[in-house]
Amino acid sequence: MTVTIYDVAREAKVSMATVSRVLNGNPNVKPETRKKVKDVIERLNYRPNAVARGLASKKTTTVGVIIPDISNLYYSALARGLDDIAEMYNYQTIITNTENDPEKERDSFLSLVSKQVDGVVFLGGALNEETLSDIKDSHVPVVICGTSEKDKNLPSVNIDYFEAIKEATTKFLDTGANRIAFLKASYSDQLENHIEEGIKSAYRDAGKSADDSLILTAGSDYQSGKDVFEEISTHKADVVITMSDETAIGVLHSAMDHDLGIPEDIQVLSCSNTRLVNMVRPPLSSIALPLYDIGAVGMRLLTKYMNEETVDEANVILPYKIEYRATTK
Amino acid sequence: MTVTIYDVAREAKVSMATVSRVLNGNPNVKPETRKKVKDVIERLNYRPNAVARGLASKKTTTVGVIIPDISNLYYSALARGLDDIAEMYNYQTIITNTENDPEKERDSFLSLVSKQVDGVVFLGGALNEETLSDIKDSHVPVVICGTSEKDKNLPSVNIDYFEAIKEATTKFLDTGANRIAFLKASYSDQLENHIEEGIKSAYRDAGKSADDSLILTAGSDYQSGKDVFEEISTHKADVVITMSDETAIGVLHSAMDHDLGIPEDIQVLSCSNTRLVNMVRPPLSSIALPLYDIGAVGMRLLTKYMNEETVDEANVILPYKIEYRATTK
DNA sequence: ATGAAAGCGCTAACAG
DNA sequence: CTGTTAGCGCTTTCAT
Repeated sequence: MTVTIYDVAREAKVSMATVSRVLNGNPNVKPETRKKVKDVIERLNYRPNAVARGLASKKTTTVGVIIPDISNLYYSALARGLDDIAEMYNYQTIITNTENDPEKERDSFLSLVSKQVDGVVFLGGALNEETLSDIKDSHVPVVICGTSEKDKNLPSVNIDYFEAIKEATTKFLDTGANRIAFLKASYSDQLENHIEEGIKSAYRDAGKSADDSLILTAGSDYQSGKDVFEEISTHKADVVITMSDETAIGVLHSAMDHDLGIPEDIQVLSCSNTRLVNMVRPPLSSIALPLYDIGAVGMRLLTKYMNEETVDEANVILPYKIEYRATTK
Repeated sequence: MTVTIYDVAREAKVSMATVSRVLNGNPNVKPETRKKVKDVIERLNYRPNAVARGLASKKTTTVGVIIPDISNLYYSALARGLDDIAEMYNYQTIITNTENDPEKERDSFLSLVSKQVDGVVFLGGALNEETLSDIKDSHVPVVICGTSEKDKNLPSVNIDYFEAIKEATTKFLDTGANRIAFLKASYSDQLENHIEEGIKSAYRDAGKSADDSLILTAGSDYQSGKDVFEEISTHKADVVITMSDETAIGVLHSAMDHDLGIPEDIQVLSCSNTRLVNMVRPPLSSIALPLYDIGAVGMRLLTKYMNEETVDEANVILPYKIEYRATTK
């Protein structure tokens, strides 16, 4: 029925080993033999069975990518960076979506491991203890991008959220803002704590103190941004910092609906900088993460672990930029 | 090193066959034996090797999903529908991104087949002849969602684009519009031809004739929409129909920048209805495809093929709705 | 209800 | 440079 390496060997009058060699680019094959085999492969339209190959070689040239929400532009931007580098190193990626569910995240990981992927990268997500422990005893190389876990035991790629937020906050404070709200989205406690600390540190340096009641929680979609506006308004915030662009846009629209001037009455800044920022009016100010690069560097890092190369820095910090567009003064 | 089914068998003092049986829920195992085996599995933290399993059983309980552009909300909405149903039927999905490249599309398909997936679904995309022929001789069940190929040889899930566009066009014509531009995005010739025909048919029914010069081409991103505006303007279009929401938003913003009134001077309608439509001001009118459902029905259809159930209709047409929001009169 | 044994399609020593 | 031969870890008859 399906043509196997054995069929090719028979037709080409060589052994399976030889066919295997030409398949894998092993140089120890006489050019004419190689040609003969290649011809047969073409003629029979033979395609190696990756499953059998994986079982025999214990390598699948496949890496798993675990994404919290595939329909979030933040993650898909990261994924593109990953994909490009993976392709460059001849790895295929298989993406699985966890819908922000830590249980699914764990299941996905286990499922990838049972599929014998050569490595796994987590994008965002909030790895729980079980997952962390599964990772440890799976012995599969793992890299996490755009988030981090507290012990920094896992290789990761990030920007310095603390500094980024501190810089932005300082600027807000300097230009007269005084009530800076931060909308947590429960991405990763670790990461959001860094951000909180950044804000507080900026207040401290300015000789002021941050108002904890301005730390609010909201989902990461547009509607959540709209919904949380009332609360923002109650707290008389003059600046709103959000994790996701969508949330920021929701806030923005609600503010405009309430006849607030942007950025005079209220300023908005997000921490994502996805394509969305330029697709809304007014264009959204944002901390520009190098999303593509985070993904790309993450995958590169993973290839090093998969090839057992030595890595000098497991926790990579990439530079950020703050793009002040029309939603900030 | 890694624990195998053999280790479990030894520890539980049964044969591997029995372990395999409990793994696969085979009823022919004495309850106490089953318990004994399960305990050992737990104790050793044994996880079956999916690759070995796939090789032996010739089934991988995995379906491949081929997406033209993972960062396009249109496709990710489809993907969620797919994913949910796949999970329901205990299939895992592995998503691969082709970046709108027909070559990559083909490679992805071949790669999935070599990985022995049980089925493949294509989202959008423009399957070329080679890919079509690969599909045919792969003997792997395939379903295509949100696009179609001319011979309708492949199972598919769609809406009736012809009717949808015709209905919209008729309404535009009835309410005084006269120069309806359509921006092709070279998704699928087949599909875009349906749309063209729908427009022409509406014109015909209204006793008018469509102006072919109003059929333009643009990319499917925001910037493409902005870029094509000049051309639209030259052709004095009073309605612009786009495939993607992003393109529509680009057109919208350009129009507003040129002080055109929306919808008085120019109306805009897209054919996607992703989350974006409500995230812009004014909210974008759109032909509302049941994106989630298209994905869900597509996966359900695929499960039927994979289980060799009989299907009564291979080319499913789902209902659409036209959401007239603020960018149309 | 359980075990023995033969593969699944390929890679990887090892020999020659 | 090429062939032989063991497996890889699991499923699946076929016996018992």
